[in-house]
Amino acid sequence: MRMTSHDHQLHEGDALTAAARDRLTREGEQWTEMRAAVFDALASFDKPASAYDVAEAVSKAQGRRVAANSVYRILDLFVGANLARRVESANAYIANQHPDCLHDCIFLICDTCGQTVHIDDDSLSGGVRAAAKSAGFTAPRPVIEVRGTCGDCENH
Amino acid sequence: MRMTSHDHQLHEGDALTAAARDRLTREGEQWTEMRAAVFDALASFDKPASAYDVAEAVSKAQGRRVAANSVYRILDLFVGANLARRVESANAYIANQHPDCLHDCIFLICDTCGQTVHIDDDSLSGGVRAAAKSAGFTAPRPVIEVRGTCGDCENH
DNA sequence: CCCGGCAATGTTATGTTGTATCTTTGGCGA
DNA sequence: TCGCCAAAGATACAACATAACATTGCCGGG
Repeated sequence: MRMTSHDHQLHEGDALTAAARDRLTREGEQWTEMRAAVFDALASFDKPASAYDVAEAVSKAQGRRVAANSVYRILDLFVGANLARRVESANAYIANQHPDCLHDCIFLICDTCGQTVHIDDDSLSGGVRAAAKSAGFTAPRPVIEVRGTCGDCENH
Repeated sequence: MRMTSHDHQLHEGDALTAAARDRLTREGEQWTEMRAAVFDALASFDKPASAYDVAEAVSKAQGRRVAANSVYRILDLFVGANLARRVESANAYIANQHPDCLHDCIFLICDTCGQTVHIDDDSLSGGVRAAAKSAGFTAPRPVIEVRGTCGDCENH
């Protein structure tokens, strides 16, 4: 089921990488080999990956040791540019499938298998933003995640 | 402004400690000196405290070194018994002002000063739960937090 | 051409958060 | 008294994150 209320360009594989590159360059940032490698590594995971997971994947792909802090720098950049999201309750990161589209998003994370699905529901996130605003908070950045058990794990 | 839709018994000081003790014992758990010390330490903070912060506060209060893992055990117990909440986006814990009352709660955390306000809005959290349920997730535990700037920090 | 500046990345070290494992203590009932 | 068990202590380590400084390579002004 699609939870979004409008049409997205959902990318995958090369198209996703291309969309990410375009987005980042439009931000005035460089699309370097290292950044491409980090993005590919991140996108290759089917669930949120820690910075260290990504560092290991990049190291393997490059045949050399890549330090965690380089990966952190790039992941932070990606999060800032909407190429990736941080899953706060998992201390992990996940590639954004539609980097061109700005959303507060909601993650559903299975405590059993780690699978994470991403939904956009602007009315929910808007409500959270509104609650924050009415409490005097500015520049709100909602963090909406749900821990639970996914359908697959529930059915053994 | 009160965001709750019903009346709470909001506790503080000794009354809060007493409410916490009652709640925990009704769960069939013991209210030990150590647990009381951890709860008092946690409640004495005016913003979310890391387990290590709490360990340090307890150590000072007891005049002896208390190890972090003991504090973690007790904080986990508290979270399970609704005496405390974990603030996922801050890797920290905060005492629950009304341990008798079960809510999905929403935290607003100031990125500048760390002040955290806690609101209950069952319609928002209900919407998040409903979204999770319709995606096939069971036993949902919403994590709803907002990072931003509080009114005080906004006005310099 | 070369050299000064700058962004990106590398290197190393360290700080912070969270668990695992095993031991010790103390209460309590058989 | 003995054996059990929950609680807490001690120690070690794993996992996550950042700090500080060095190196590389590109690019524009002289």
